[in-house]
Amino acid sequence: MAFSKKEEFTKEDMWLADIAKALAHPARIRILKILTSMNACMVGNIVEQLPLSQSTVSQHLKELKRVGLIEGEIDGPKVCYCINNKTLTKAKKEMDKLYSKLCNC
Amino acid sequence: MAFSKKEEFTKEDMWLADIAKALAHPARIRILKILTSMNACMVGNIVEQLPLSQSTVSQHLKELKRVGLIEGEIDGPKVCYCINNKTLTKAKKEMDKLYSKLCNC
DNA sequence: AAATATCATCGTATATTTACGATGAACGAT
DNA sequence: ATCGTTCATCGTAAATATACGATGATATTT
Repeated sequence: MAFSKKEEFTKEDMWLADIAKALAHPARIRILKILTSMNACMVGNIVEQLPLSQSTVSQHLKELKRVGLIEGEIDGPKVCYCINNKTLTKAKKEMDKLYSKLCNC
Repeated sequence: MAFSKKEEFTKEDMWLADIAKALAHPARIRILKILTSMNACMVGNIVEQLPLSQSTVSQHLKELKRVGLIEGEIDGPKVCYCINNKTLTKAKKEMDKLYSKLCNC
């Protein structure tokens, strides 16, 4: 039943909530930072830097990919992930818009 | 078992993830917007504007209060909620910092 | 072709989230 | 004191999220 009423909100609010959901785990924030600092990164490289198993990291990558914050490119047997700047820029813009709406500062 | 590895991340990442979690539902984004537009608001007033039951809205308010994004003040039998600008400002600042770290723009 | 390396997906267990109706607590009004 | 109003909390059900090991798929290497 969870989230069954989602359709009754605006697309804008749902999109923002969805981006927020993707950011709602420290591992995923960490992954984004890692991808930025390394520019692009193999999965194994990311796994090394997190206290999580390979399969769990893979799930987190999937969630980030779902909302378009990252992209994966197959490179032989490896997969190279990188930040999707287009989505990230949009997220930044929409979050800014939200905060400027909410904030008296 | 969910989230059991959380301690192994930085406080900064955990705080950001927690704020993101509070924003990870369209109803809660809507609530923040309502509270801003009305400056402050009784619960019943918020419930009227959402396609959710009173008890569900109460839970969403609780989640927003948990991370300090809103505050409730008892006013007779009613409760008056308002935005906590201090937390909101901090959230905006930290989110900005994150995005400027991540974004090539 | 067989073995290895890399990563996604499956299966599973547990915790959390979302939602609602029902109940309870606190207050004001009668 | 009793009643209605307001809101939080409890109990419950279903969906999602988190985590892991095991397995599967794909590509490279031998």
